[in-house]
Amino acid sequence: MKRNTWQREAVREALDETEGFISAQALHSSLHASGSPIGLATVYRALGDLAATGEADSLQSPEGEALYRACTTTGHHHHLICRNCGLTVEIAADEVEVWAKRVAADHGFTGAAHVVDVFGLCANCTRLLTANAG
Amino acid sequence: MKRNTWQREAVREALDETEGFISAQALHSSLHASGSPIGLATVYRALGDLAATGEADSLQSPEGEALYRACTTTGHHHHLICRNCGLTVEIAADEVEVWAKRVAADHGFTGAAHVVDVFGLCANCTRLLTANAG
DNA sequence: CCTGTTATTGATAATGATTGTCAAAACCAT
DNA sequence: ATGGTTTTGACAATCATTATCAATAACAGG
Repeated sequence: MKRNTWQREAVREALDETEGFISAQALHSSLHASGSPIGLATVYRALGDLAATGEADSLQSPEGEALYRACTTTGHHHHLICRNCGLTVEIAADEVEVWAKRVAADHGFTGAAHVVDVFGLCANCTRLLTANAG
Repeated sequence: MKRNTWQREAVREALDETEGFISAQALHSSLHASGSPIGLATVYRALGDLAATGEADSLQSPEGEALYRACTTTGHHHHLICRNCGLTVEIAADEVEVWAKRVAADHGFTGAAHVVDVFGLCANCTRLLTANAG
């Protein structure tokens, strides 16, 4: 049976309070900084469970790290992620859904799933960086 | 100055002969199986260079491994990948390009890049699997 | 072809994220 | 409170990748 522990709660809360995506390591550090004595392995397990039950989103950073994010939207959606500050916007992408299905069908593929994530610089970071680069 | 070595050539050839995406480790194994004494570190370096010069595509597998694929198309494109047999089709996706740019712009993002890959079952595998599942 | 310079190689150590291990502790039903 | 079972957490193990660095080989010039 699945038991309820404060560690599990702590991870869920910490994830809820996080704006964008965060790695397991970073979340663990954050929890420690807040005074929680939670173990690293436990954070990994909790995040894995959360992702498995659909309560959290997970994706791979370009460096190969697994990143997690609290996910209230139960439906399918995609992400717009600032590559500088990590700000993440959830986006619905009906257009892309349709396109993906059509492309798959055109090539005889079935059961199409897709990975669609857009990386860029958010308005804020764009301003900051162009100010220096200009 | 950039020098020409048989190792570099071997990696390029092995990648060319590979149908879908392959990991650095797997490519190294494959080369060894073919009798090449090439070192693992060299395979990593060669693949990194190939990806850097645009001669190879790279993406992250769900397990966090980096996968590479020979890429003749110099332009930007995406992939339709069979999750059963690994067959990969390169697809142009003007529609998605436009969509990604628009979504990014709508949220004030600039310098939008995107990861768009479609996974599914190719016609062949669909037939094989539905025959058993039906 | 021979020689020197220097990029490249490759064995191995190092790194860094993640998972496995397993005894001790915590949780929940009784 | 007690017992049975899950969960925890410190640490070892694993796995992909990168750094190290002496030895090697590629290329230019003679």
